[in-house]
Amino acid sequence: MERLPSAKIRDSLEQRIVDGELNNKQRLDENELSSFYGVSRTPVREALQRLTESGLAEHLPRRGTFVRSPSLGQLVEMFEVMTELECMAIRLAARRVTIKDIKVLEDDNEICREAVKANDTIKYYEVNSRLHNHIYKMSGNSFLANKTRRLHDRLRPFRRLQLRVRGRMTESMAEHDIILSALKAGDADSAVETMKKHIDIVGVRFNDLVSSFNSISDKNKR
Amino acid sequence: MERLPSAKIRDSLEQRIVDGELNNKQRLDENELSSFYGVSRTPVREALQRLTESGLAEHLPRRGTFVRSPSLGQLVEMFEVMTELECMAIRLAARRVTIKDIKVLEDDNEICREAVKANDTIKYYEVNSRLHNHIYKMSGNSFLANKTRRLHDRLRPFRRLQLRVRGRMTESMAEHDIILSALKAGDADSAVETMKKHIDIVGVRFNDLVSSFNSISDKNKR
DNA sequence: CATGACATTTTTGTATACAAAAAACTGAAC
DNA sequence: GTTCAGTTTTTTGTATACAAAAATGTCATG
Repeated sequence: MERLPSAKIRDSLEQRIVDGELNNKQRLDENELSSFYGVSRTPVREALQRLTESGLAEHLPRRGTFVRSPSLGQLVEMFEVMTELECMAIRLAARRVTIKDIKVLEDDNEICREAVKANDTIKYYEVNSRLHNHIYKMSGNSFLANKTRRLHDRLRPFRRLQLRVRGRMTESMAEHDIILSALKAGDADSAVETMKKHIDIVGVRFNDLVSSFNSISDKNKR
Repeated sequence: MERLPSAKIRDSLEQRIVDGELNNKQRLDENELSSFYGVSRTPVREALQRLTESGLAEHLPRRGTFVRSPSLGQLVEMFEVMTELECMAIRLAARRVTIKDIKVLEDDNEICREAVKANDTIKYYEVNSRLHNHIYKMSGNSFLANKTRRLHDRLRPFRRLQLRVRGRMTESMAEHDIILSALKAGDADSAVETMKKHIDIVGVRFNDLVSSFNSISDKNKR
């Protein structure tokens, strides 16, 4: 099953939007993108339709398609839902966790620990994502796993910036440790509670979120 | 902001899929749809891209686009997530409910009660949807409200069939009453617990779900 | 200089054209 | 009758063409 140009363009644009290369409200010019990707307008338009459907872009009939980044308010809302989904996933995962799962999680967790020592936020975030994704799958609910992963991906730049807050990476690491031992002990409640603190930047570290948001939208203005 | 043909076709197809007019695995033939809607393939293809992105269709490169209805297993997963989101919405709604909200909910609830008396499941489901949707909005989290409404819509045919199970409509009505009085009394926990029972067809009425599923997929085979 | 009617250019949305891949058909060999 | 190479037909994906709407530019009038 080979990938089509239109699908590759869709993914490329998604990446570029999430990474902040394409700024909020920026027009996604069909002609410009066509020449950028070396194709005609047709596959570009199909990619734009898909981005619009997934919420990363906004389409105004006969006006054009524009990057649609969340406002601070929307970001707070998204984190609130993210927290709920992550907690649901860990709750379900706790009921069906296997030795093998624990092994996989612990291996990744150790890689994270090394990244903390090396103060390597990029590496930490990468492995952290993999670890969380594994928990989603462990829930046994693939619909949930999918939705959660997609939301996780969309919040990526903000979650990543969080790690640069002083002491946050160590704190995150400690939470991972608690979650893992709770899973091992079959203590679902503790796992859920810790996960809630782990994700819920809104309740616990609202100011950090605001400054991450500002730092990203400032970057966009330049 | 006038609606474009491609957008109308997208919505029409969504409706036809959810309503079961277009069956699972059925090929969404571009030429056929073009002549059906009296347009060229271009807007049809754009509509199909969007349906694929939203999960209602599946696209296999160079093979075609096919209706993608959930399997029984996926349906169970979706109801599980639906329950979580509805509970989250009512929990948040309970914290910020106003007199005006209560009034709106009670009005709709009374219309529901009349529908029960008339044994009118269609009317009941219609107003019931509006009532639930109002609760989503009351959560104050529009991101959550959107996601929840969309999932609600996708589960519509199954939720609706549920109401035809003997005694289910009366039971549903009684739960609405409890949820409303809990909201009025500011008792979030009770509202959440009742909502959980209200939605969680999987835990409580799994057999009913299986038979709804079978009745829908039987219909598709004919 | 501001304003607004009119013309020009650009951009969007859809139709059509065409290349290439997949599916369907044909018919010979067994 | 079955199988399979070779061909034809259909379908998909992209390019191009074109109509219509929106944006932009021009310029006379006040």
